[in-house]
Amino acid sequence: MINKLKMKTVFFGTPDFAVPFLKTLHGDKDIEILAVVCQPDKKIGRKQILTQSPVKTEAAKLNLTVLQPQKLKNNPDFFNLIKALKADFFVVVAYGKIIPTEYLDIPKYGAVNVHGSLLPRYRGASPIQTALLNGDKETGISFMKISKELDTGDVYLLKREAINKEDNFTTLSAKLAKTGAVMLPSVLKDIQNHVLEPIPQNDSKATYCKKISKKDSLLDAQNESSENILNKLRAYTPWPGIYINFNNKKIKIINAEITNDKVDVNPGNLKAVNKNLYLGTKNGALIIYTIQPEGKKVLAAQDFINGFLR
RNA sequence: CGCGGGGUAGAGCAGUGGCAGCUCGUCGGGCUCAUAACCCGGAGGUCGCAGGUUCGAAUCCUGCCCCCGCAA
Repeated sequence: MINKLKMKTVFFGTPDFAVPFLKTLHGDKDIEILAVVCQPDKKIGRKQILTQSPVKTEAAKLNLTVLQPQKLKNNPDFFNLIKALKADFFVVVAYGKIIPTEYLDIPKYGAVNVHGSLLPRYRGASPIQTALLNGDKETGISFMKISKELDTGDVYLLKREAINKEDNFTTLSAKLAKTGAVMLPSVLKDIQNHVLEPIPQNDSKATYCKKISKKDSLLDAQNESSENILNKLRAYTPWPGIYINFNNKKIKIINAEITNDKVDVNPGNLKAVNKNLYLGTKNGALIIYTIQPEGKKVLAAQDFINGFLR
């Protein structure tokens, strides 16, 4: 029979990546969003201003109920609140915390997670960055049923996405989010109608990725290859960025490319040649286009040469 | 009151009590087959704002505004 009732969902998500998914869910006539759950507002930035997450901002714009529990586990009030909504689906996109097991049985058709890799590849916290870091030519989006252990759930659907040379974290995650978001409503419907069946992952082929930390952003330029540094630049832009030490100051590299120019520059050093700025690496050099010294604004390479390399 | 760096010519920087400088750009001229190269010359700054100290302040003191790095 045709179900005239709307599919009732609760959306869990926090950062920019989750926003397109929220939008397409909201835009679908057959889907009703009962509530949006995201991380509590955090103090952010130099002045420690309390800032709300992108998902919260979007949800407010769409006039949706926003819930921001400090924790899910051992929080009976919140558990009962969510349970009382009688949702058909939970949709979890980069929520930021693990959904405790007891929540997973609440929705009629289960909790669906969107993961930014082709599972079982890159289970864990930084799938998109890790694909870039490894210089992969392809990655994708996985729709899976959430299970007890992180990113091990049965997979409903994989969608491949090419990685271009120019892609960095910002562009790639936007592409993946867009692709996934467009598919999301039909994926939910297909799950509900048993068109899509969950398929267990091949655990023996699983790979894992770590949470990225600030420490990852300091380059050891003299011992790293140009390719490796460039992949880091792509993966760690805009956060946490990559930097080198120069005159006891951190210098962030904002934009660079591998060069075949024959340049005489020592590994780990910056040097200006013919109005170009080069960073020596283990196996060659990168040409640097934009750079930011600690405490300064972002500078074009030429400006940096004028002021700092004299 | 989280920690820290900074605001000087169009751009990037130096200058910590005594005539405001460097590199790039820009303008004019020269060299060149030619040039982002090279040579010669010029223009362009109330040194973030306000007050104070001083014979004299970009520089020292006080208040304010703005930008940025870290941490979260």
